[in-house]
Amino acid sequence: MTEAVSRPTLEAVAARAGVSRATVSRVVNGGDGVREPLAERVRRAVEELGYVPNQAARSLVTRRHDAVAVVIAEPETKVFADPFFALQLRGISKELTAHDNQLVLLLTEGRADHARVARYLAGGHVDGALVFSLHLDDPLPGLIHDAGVPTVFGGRPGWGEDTPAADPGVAYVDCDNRGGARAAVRHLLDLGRRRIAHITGPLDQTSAADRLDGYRDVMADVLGESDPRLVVQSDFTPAGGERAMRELLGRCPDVDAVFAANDLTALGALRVLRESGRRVPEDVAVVGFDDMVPVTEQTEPPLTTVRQDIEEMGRLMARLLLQGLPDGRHRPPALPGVPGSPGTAVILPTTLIRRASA
Amino acid sequence: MTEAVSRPTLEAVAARAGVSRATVSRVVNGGDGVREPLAERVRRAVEELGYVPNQAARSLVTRRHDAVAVVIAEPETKVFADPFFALQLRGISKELTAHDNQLVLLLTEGRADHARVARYLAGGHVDGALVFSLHLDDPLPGLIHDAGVPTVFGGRPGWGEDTPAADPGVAYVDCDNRGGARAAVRHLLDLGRRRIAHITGPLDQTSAADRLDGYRDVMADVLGESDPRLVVQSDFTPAGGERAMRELLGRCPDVDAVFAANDLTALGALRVLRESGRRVPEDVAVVGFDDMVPVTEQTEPPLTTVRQDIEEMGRLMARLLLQGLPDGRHRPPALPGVPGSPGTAVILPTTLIRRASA
DNA sequence: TTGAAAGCGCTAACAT
DNA sequence: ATGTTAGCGCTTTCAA
Repeated sequence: MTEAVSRPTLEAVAARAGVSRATVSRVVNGGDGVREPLAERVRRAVEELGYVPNQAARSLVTRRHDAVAVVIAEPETKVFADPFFALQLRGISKELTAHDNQLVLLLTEGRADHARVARYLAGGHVDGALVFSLHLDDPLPGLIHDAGVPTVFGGRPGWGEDTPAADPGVAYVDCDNRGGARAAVRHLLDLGRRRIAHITGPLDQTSAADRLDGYRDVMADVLGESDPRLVVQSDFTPAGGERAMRELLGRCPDVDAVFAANDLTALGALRVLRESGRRVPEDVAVVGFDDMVPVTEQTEPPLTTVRQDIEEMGRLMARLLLQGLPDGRHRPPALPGVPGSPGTAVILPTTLIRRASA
Repeated sequence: MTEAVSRPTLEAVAARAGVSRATVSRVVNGGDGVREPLAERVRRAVEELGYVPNQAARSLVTRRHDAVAVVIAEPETKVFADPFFALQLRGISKELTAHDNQLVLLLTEGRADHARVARYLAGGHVDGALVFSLHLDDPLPGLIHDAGVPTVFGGRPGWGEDTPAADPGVAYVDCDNRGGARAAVRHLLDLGRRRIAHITGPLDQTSAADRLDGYRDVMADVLGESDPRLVVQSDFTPAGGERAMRELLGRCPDVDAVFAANDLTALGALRVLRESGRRVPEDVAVVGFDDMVPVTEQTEPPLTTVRQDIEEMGRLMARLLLQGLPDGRHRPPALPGVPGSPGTAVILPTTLIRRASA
C-alpha cells in the first residue's frame, strides 16, 4: 500500500524562501500585500517542496472548512438505484465546485449511522449540511439541529412545530408538488377521464403527501367526491408501482387513468397494464411525476409527466447554504429575489410534459 | 437556515467539572486512568454542555482523522447508474463503520476535479483513500501518489512500471477476471458452440482487458485460431451492448454464442438478439459477468454469468487499508493469510452461475 | 510591506 | 491518579 509521507509545513517553506511564516501564509492565501520579488520566491519554494496547507491547522484558526456535507438518509441501494439523487447531487456538486467547496457525501442507513453522522457534523468537519429524504418520524433532523451546523433541506421537512427539531428558521428547496399534481389530474380530466386513480409515494415524505393533496384538490373540486378505492399507497419504486397497479386493477377494473406519484412508479404501472391487456392511453391514461428523461422517453408509450428541474434544485440548495455561511473567500452572490436569511424556502415551478401516455 | 452555534471546548468542560483539561481528555477518549467518581463528574459535564471534540484540533495533534476517502473517477451519472458501485460502497461502508471510520465519497468528473481531489487528500482530511475505476492514462493515481496518502485500489491498476505513478507498493483488490472469462468461454464450448463472440468492456480498464485475455486464452487453446471479427469493443453499458450486438450480427450472422464483458452489456445484447428474432439460448447462448442479481434474474431468459462478490471486494479494500494504517484506536485484526504490508494484492475467485441463457 | 508572537482546541509527555 | 505544560501547523493581530 502507498505509505503516508510526512508533508512539509509552512515553516519549511518559510525557511527555504528565507522569509517569515506570515509571509508564506499571505502568499498561499492570495498574496495580497506581498511585493513581487518576494512573492515569487515563496511560490517557488512552495512548488519545490510540494507544500499543501494542512487543513486541520487552518480550520482550527479560521473555523472554515470549505467543505459541505450531503446527508442522505436512505440505504445505499436505494440511493444508487434512484436517478433522482444522481441528478440532485450533480446540481449540488456543480455549485459547490464553482465556489471551491468540497462535497462530502454521508450515507446513513439506520439509527447507528445517525449518531455517527451527527458526531461528524458536530465535530466541525464541514461548514454546512444539505439534507435529504427525511421521513416524518426521522430523528436525524433533531440530531443535525443539535449539531449546530447550518443546514438546508431538500424537500419540505415534514415535522410540525411541536417536535424537538422544530425551528422556524429551516431553509429548504422544493418543487411545487401540490400544483404539479393538480395539473396532472386536471389534464386527465380534460382528456375526459373520470375514474382517475392515484398511486402515492411513501406518505411519510412530504413530497408524496403533497402530491396526494393535489390529486384530492382537483378530484374534489370537479367530481365533488372521490372514490377512496382509487388511491393506493406505494413507495416510489417500479416494483411498488407494479404491486399497486395490480391492487388497483383488482378493486377498480373500470379505472381509466392513473396519476403515479413518480416516474419509476409509472414504469411499474405501465408494465402491469400491458400485462393485463390494457392499452395505454386508449384504455388507461398514465401520468408520472419528475420527468426523469432516461425513464420517461424509454417507456412504451413515452410517458406524459410533470417535470421538475431536479438538478436545479440541487444547485439552489447549495447556493442557499453557501450564501448563508459566515464570510468566507467563496461566497456566491446573493440569489436575486431570495433573501439569504434563515427560514428561506424556495419552491420551484413544475410543468406538464405531454407525451403519448396521456 | 439553521445557524451555526459556537460549541463548548474542553476547557469549558474542565471548568464545569472542576478538573484539568487532561482529565477531561482522558475521559472523552475512553476514560482509562481516571477514577470513578471523577470520571462520572466529567461525563455529566460533557452531557450538560453538549460537548463534542473539535476534530480539527484533535487531528492536528494525533494526525489521525478516522475518515477514509473513496475516490471514484467517473461522472456521477455513471456512478449512480451502475449497481456495481453501490455494492462495492456498501461493502466498504460496512467495514469502515465497524471500525468507527467515516466514509467520505469524492466524485471526480474531469481534470479540474482531479486537482481538487488531490488537494483534499494532501490537505490531510483523511487517513487513507480507496480508489476506483482508473483508466490507463488516468493522471489521478499520480496525483494521489504525490498526495502521500495510504491508498488501496479497486481493481488492478493499469499503469506500467515506467509511469510516474509506478510504485511497487500498490495494494489492490480484484477478482480473477481472466480465470472467470476462461470459465465462461469454456462453458460455451462445452455447450457445443464454436462461433463464440466477445463484447468487451472499455479496454483501458484492466478488468476489461483481462476478460478479453481470458476469452482469447481459451479460444486459442481449443480452436487454434480465433476470428478477430468475433470481438467487438464496448463500454460496460446496456446501450453499448446493444450497439455491439448489432455490429456483431452484421459482420458474423452465424454467431452462436456471446460472452459479454459484464451483465449490463449482456442485457443490451439480449435485447438486440430478441429484436433480431434469435432465440436465447437455442440460437445464441449468452453469458455475462458480475452476477448483479437484480439484473441477472430479471433478464429474459435469466442470465448465465460469472459471479464475483463485489460487496466482499469492497469490504476487503477497506480492511486492507485500515490494517496498513499507523496505529489508531480502530484497527481491524490482520487478515488471515494476507500480509498487511505494502504491495498486497488480493484476488477473489469467481464462479460460473448457470441460469437459462447458456 | 514584512516579521514577531499569540493562540485556535486538543493530546501526550512529563511532573507531582 | 491527576495536573501542568509544550506543542501540532496555521492565521492574524500588532509592531517595526
